[in-house]
Amino acid sequence: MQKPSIPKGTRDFSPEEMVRRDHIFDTIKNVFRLFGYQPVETPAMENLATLTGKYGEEGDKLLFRILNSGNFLSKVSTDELEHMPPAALATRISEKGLRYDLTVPFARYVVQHRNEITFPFKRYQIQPVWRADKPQRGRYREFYQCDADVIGSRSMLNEVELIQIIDEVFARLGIKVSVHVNNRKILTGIAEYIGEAGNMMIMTMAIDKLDKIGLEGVVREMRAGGLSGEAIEKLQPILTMKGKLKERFPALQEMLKNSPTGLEGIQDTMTILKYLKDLGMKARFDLDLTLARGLDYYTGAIIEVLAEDVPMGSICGGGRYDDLTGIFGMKDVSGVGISFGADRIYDVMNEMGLFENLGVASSQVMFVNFGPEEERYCMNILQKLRQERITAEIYPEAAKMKKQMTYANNKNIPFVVLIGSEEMKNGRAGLKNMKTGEQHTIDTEELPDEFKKNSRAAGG
RNA sequence: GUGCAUGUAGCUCAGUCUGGUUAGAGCACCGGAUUGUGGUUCCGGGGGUCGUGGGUUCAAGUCCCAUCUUGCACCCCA
Repeated sequence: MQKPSIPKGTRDFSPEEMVRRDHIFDTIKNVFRLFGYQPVETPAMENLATLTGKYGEEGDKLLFRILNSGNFLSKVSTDELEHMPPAALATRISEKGLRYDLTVPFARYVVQHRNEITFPFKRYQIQPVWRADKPQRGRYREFYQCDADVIGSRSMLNEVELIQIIDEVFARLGIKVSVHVNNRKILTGIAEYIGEAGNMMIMTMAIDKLDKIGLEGVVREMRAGGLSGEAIEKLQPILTMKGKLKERFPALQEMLKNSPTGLEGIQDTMTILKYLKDLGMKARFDLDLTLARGLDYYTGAIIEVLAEDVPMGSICGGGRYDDLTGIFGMKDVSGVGISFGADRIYDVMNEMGLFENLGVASSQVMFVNFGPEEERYCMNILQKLRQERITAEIYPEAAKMKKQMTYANNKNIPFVVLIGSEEMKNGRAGLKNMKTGEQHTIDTEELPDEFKKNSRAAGG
């Protein structure tokens, strides 16, 4: 028999890992709710027409496509099968795909349900997404995104709140982060300023890599992309611009004074950063002109969050998209959102050792099983304990004591109750503390109070 | 999609360079010391088609090729 396995880039999660993952999800969910966001879910698969063309050329390549059911070749001739380009053939034999992110399905959702929605609509969504990427550190083929989006409002207050959410989530999780903020409109303005408006994508993709490949690398890449030497020359001071925001913004405004779009981007960004400064952020935050982000649909603010202590790439990102719903037939609806990468956050926290004091979820007490009589007797006590919200279980068979004790020990169950025939007769129970090893007998009626007392003493 | 590594017990790894009896260790698991007491100790035990397929050789875990897995870099990204 072949060893069972799971597809490349996917993972199983053990109980220990689930406790930790749930901790992340719960933290994020609680903060989302705190800011008035409401949950929605969408299907794992979407029609391919919904997904294609939204993530750029690269994104399309990374879509998982689902083969049509039944005879998926019935409408394809042998000739087409042999000579059609693979991409064209793919659309003929597959009309569904796994979602690539949560933002595009959400845009589809908003358009489809527009009459039921009160705008501005603040929604959160925590679900897995799939990308046919080659897996490596911090990159999986199935991973969870935790998204919060506001749709139907152009106010920069939304950007401010989303960054506050970021700040609060990472503070609660105990990760030190830096929040990088930029604006596509500023990038557009810069492209216009250096006389390369048509090459904006090449320019932004190149400068996005500044911290990775250095200034020379960026210059090389832009030159290869067809930007003029003059333009590159003109761009350099902007890339290396340092100093306080108070100095950088006026300098930028002066440079982009002929670009209404650029000036608008600067104004928006100033508004956001001013708010954040007044509100007092726990995380470091800054204008980062080298931040570009790849997703095609961003038009305004762009946000990216990096862990300060662990190199992991972006653990949260987002931005404003002015016309994502337009593609689905609903014009002039602006949205802005962020997305937490739960799996990367997990990896960061794991490397930082932040999970160590997170116990494994398990029962607070286990009853030893001595046989049919005792079993029946204990089941009644168990029921009473559970009614008092005390997590409790009985070992399901009358196995050897050693085996039952080992089970309790391995599951980190703090208390074991022993009720044999003697105890049954006089309504008593042996109560053993697994940490200290000490044991005494008490009346079975006292058990609920005993555990409530102990759970308080244990701090939770 | 491109390049480079990697794979030996449930887990972490040694053995591969330099082919040569029956492939090892630690941890985990099971049993016993201890018939109503786990976590410490001692004793014993089960476990492996050496990722898979092919090739070279008298002989392959070891060398060669292919393939898959996992990881790293690029591309891109959470």
